[in-house]
Amino acid sequence: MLTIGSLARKTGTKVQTIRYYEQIGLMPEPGRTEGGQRRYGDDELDRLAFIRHARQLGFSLEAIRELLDLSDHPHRPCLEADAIARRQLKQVEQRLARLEALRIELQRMVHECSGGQTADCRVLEVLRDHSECLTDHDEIGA
Amino acid sequence: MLTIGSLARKTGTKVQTIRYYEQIGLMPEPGRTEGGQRRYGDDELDRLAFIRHARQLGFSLEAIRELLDLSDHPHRPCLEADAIARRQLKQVEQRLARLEALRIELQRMVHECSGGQTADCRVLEVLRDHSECLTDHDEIGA
DNA sequence: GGTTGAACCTCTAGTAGCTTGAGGGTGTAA
DNA sequence: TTACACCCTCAAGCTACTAGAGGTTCAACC
Repeated sequence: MLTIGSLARKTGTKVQTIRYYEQIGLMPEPGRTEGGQRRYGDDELDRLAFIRHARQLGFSLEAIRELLDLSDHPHRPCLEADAIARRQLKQVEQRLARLEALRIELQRMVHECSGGQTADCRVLEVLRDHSECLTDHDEIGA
Repeated sequence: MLTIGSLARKTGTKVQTIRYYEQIGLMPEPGRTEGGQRRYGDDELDRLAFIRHARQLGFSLEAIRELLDLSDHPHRPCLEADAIARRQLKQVEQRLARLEALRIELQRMVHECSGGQTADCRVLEVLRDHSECLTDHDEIGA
């Protein structure tokens, strides 16, 4: 039986995050000691590891909820899980492309900075003049 | 004189976002009509364009606040602006590296999906088994 | 058995960067 | 004058946590 603290250490999660996952129904309510402290078994450890791994891959909590649901029903077709993963892959690829464009623009800004006064600063100038911008209009929340 | 709506259209911003920027002091309080509606001039247009461009490049609102401040003082040395841009570039490069690792892992998951039942689903299996994971433990909030 | 101290508990509020909604007022063209 | 698109404020909601206050429990040591 694991305390919440050791479960946290084993999975690289913060204690509060585990309680948060329980609160939003992603983790089940665990057993408790007489004094009211949570105690976890291996099932919960696996489930939390699954969640954390999926989070590291950038899946949203909602996507993870779906994936866990699929994982609980081993005889359903796996098309859905595949679709979720493909969606995620597409998002990652889009983010990569945008970040790459940003990197190029930032690098250009930085390389051209002459180190003089802000009046001549290339960084500020580029930000001021959108016409030199390589990126599209829509990308912000990356 | 621009209404808030036309300013929004010109800069690709939402009306509410402009009011939000005003609320947190990033945009100045504009003039108003007798009826209390906001009216903007070219200075505000430039400032908002600057903000949006910087946001597209991934700068935080706090960083933008600093950049705007520097931009308002043309005779100060531009080292600070340069430092902010370099910091941003570094972050972008780190994110790129992590996203690339994620892309590889996701692609592997998706390519190995056989399209059968969830019991044999490669996507779920990979998520379950962290030992095959290529990524480090720390990355989540990307 | 008593005492310590780390780890646990609940609850509330805060973070970034907006977005949405309710409920109502304004500006302009026909 | 009437229609209606646009504007106003204020409050709450979003994701995915994180931090803190104020109090309780567990396990080890003496």
